[in-house]
Amino acid sequence: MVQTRSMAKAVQKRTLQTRARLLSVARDLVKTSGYEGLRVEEVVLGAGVAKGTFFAHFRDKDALMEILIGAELDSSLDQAEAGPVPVSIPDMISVMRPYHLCMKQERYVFDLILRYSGAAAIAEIGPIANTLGRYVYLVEEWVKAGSYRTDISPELIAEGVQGFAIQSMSLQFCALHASTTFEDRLKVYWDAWMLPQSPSN
Amino acid sequence: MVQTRSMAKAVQKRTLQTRARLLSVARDLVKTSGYEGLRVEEVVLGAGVAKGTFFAHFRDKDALMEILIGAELDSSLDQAEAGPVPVSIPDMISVMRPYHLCMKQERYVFDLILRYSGAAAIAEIGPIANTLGRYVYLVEEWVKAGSYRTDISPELIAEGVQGFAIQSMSLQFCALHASTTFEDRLKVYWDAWMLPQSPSN
Amino acid sequence: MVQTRSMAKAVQKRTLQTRARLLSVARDLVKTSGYEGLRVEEVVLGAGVAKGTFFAHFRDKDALMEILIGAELDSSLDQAEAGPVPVSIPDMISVMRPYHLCMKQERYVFDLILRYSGAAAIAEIGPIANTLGRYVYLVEEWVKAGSYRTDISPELIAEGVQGFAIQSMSLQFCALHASTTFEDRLKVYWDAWMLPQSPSN
Amino acid sequence: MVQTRSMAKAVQKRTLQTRARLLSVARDLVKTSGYEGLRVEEVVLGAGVAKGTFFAHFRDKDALMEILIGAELDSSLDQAEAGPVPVSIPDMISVMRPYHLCMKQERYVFDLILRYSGAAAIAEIGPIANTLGRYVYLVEEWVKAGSYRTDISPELIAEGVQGFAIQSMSLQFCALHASTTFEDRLKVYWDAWMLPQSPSN
DNA sequence: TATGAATGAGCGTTCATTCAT
DNA sequence: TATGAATGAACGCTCATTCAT
Repeated sequence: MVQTRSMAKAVQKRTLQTRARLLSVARDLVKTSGYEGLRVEEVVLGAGVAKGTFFAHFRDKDALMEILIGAELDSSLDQAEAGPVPVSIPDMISVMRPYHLCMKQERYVFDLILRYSGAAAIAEIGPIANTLGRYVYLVEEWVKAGSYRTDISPELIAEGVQGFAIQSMSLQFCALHASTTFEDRLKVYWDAWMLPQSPSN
Repeated sequence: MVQTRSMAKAVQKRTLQTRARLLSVARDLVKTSGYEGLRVEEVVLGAGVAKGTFFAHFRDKDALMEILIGAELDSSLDQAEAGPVPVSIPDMISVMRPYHLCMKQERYVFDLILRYSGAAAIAEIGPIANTLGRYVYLVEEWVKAGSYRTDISPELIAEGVQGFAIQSMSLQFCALHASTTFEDRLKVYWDAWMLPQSPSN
Repeated sequence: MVQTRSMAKAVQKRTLQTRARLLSVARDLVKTSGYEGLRVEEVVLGAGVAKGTFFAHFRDKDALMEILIGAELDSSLDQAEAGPVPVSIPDMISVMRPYHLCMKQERYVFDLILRYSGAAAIAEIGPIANTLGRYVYLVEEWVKAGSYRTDISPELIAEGVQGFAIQSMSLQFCALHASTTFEDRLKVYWDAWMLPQSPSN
Repeated sequence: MVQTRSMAKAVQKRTLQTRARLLSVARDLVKTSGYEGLRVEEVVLGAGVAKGTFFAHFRDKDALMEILIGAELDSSLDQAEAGPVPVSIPDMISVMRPYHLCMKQERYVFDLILRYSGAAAIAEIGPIANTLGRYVYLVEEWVKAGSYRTDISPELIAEGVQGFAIQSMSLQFCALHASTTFEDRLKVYWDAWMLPQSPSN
């Protein structure tokens, strides 16, 4: 059968709608039962499509997860980027709060982000790896604009900043260190890492 | 009937023997097929005990994993502790090499360590959380004995040292950053974190 | 995509084939090792399907049992129904012999039938409850066609007939009453229950 | 070591105490979680003895069950026996109510009673088989004392009476017949079974 | 694209019962 | 008698992923 242009368009439209419906249902389900509780079964049921259709749209379940979480993280960074450049470390902590909150909302999410912080192959840098890259880049810019230690490159500083953020979250999931809050710990680390060393110490 | 000390011991002995046999078989199997390839079925077969016995000794498979990996990490630390105190960062990297190698030998192991680095409840601080604590403590001692930055506490330095080690491993599992080796990256981070800032920079 | 009738059928056909294969393998295994000896593992092995597939077709092992035993009982009733209406109690005993034999072939089967003779909820009246219903209905028809006591309804007679059959089987599984055979006992009960009382007694 | 008479007595006393404690704990647990929910583990925990001790006192778990349920049934019969001879079928139903209630309190109990209604060997007539025998004997006496059908022996009547009681309970556990209550059904059956047939019917 | 039955491979459970001490 | 670790043997489950249609 000849496939006319309009038919192709119609098909494409339906495809996009299916994909959108899957994503929307998934987002709703996450609100109810969290990321860890998300089941492909429930997503396809809610979207009214067959299981196979899900995998025609997303390579695997994690691909969907990456999209959902990546989007959440990205919008946090959008906010951070939209505001004024933070001029102090507490300021930076405050601006990055939405991002950090998203990352540590669930142990499952945190683990998944760590796992996807790199991609299996360079060609496949996914939404999460991308957002972590954006994080470093953003901090790097802030560092350049502020007065922080100058003995190492702003990029290295930014990488360490991210590393300490992750470390602080790790410790939060650990009962041993539950006494100190995430942001208190973060401040200690970031201070020690970013500021020029006081000569007297 | 009066239960004498020797009776109690006799019973406990059999229990300990069974447990030791399970652990020994598991260790052998790990040598062959790696941690990820370990099968409970094979462990009980090798130990000549029933499956129920396995679960009477270990809450679940992960509990065994924690013990095996924890022991391996612990013996790496024993080695590190037995030798002379490292006097430089490259030295420290070299002394910690067995520990780091153990941690990054398998993605599965690394993920499991991260997952168990904290426990759900204080009462359950397992062998892995414990070994990470020892790591920090050891580094802290080294820091005290050497000439590193003095503006922050040796404990804080040690925590950061561990954080950068983990971050460097994470990046190694990531194709994006495969160009730099783990220890090269580690040196950059540790230098920037531990050394006093050079005044000229 | 429009789902045509033939597509739906095609899918259903495969499902039915798998189900039929599972049932057929199970029936063969029962012939060899009895109902009690049936193993789910062997069924799926014989049918060449995965274990998950078994549980996609049958809620649990008992659900399969119900179907197998229900079918066997049903075919006994088919036989009974196909022949001429029994004109006496010994005749009735003889016609019901295959059904009774099936029911008491294994203690396991008898217990399972009793357990499933009622269902937890009306919606779940299974094959076994159903066959017991058919039994009563069949006997009721026979009673209507014969000359039995008329002071109570044929349906009530039929219910009692079934009750005495089950009671007689129960007693057969009991060493205390092993001296009397099942059918002898059954005759005594059924005579006393179904026949008009002799005036002289 | 010579075992004196007084020592033997002391030992025996302790043994009986252990047994009594096991029974008492079991009875308490049954009150809480029912017969089906009773676990040997919990019994020995409550009694403060080891698992093996349980099996030194009771052949198996069912032996304990038989004792517990048998005692309950026996005391119901004691009550029935203590009162005046019932003079009508409704009267009989009322007198037997405690016994029937005990028997149908749990599906598990009912099934167990059926299973133990006979014993595996004549030598081992257990408490439950015994109580069912008492039931028949008691009814037989009542039948002899009243005016019921005379065409069959009082013993046969009594056996049927018990059979119909069991059948009525069976039907109660069956959703199909939930509309009629146990005692209503019982009256219909017993009337039809025990009374002389009215000539006009 | 869409369908949905089938896959898969191992984990954890169950808990009455046994037996060496 | 008393102990309690060990047994046993199968069940049911999990649930993302595949593939023939």
